[in-house]
Amino acid sequence: MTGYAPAEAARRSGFSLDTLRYYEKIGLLADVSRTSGGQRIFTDDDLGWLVLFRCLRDTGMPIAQMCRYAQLAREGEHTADERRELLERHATQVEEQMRLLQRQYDHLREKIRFYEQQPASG
Amino acid sequence: MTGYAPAEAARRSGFSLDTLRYYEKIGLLADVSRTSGGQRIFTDDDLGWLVLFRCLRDTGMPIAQMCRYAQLAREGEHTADERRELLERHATQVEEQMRLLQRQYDHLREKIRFYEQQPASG
DNA sequence: GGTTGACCTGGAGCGCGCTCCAGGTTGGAG
DNA sequence: CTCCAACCTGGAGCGCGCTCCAGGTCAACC
Repeated sequence: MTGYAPAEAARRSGFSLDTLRYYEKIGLLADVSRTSGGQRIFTDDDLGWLVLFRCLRDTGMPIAQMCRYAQLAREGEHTADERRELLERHATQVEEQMRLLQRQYDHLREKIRFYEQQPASG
Repeated sequence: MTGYAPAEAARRSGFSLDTLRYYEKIGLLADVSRTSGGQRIFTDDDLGWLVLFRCLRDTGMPIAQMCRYAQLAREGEHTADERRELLERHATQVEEQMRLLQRQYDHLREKIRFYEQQPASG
């Protein structure tokens, strides 16, 4: 159970210091331990959560939904099914997102190809 | 050169009426023609632009950059190279975006798989 | 010619996800 | 013991991309 200073946690998670504080403030990241003086110490467990949050944010999950997930996890093992379903639904949405992105990327590439052939039009 | 009423243009482009007006207000969509009474009539050409904007937005291009592209197009054919480069750079960013999305999707799927095997942990 | 629904304008407001600030405290290095 | 960079708090502010509103106009249909 190594402890990380805020700057180190920020570096490792890719979130800014302000964002880490914000996540704690809104209850997404709970019970971050402190020194006697009140400064935060992030554990490997906290880092694990941050990695998950990074994954979910990068795939477009709204913060409110991540809060719900984190809340369920805090409630204990009996919420495991609900958590799995939440992730499953999200994964399905991500698949749709990927298909759309691919489709629009293809359009974009076609547009560029068009430019390369005949240098005209908008 | 068929004309479309605002509601029809909205339906075909997938943008809301307010968004169409907003795009015109900020100069993204220029010179939308009007009836004598001042109501908008969208042409096929306008629709073509909207389809492009939809593509660029869906792939995450900021509005400011789309404005720049549209401005260049209005300036004439001598900006064709610059426009092509703008799209090319964007396409490269989209590729990176797709790679990240795929990677995080894989993580997500692995997390779900973990839930299905042993129903424990956050 | 009256009705009604679609449309107009300028400008305010919103939801999200941070980001920044002031003013103060902590704690490790020298 | 002193210094100073890193940290703390509560709360305001921001950038983006719309979205909504009030109060009025237009135009197609009966």
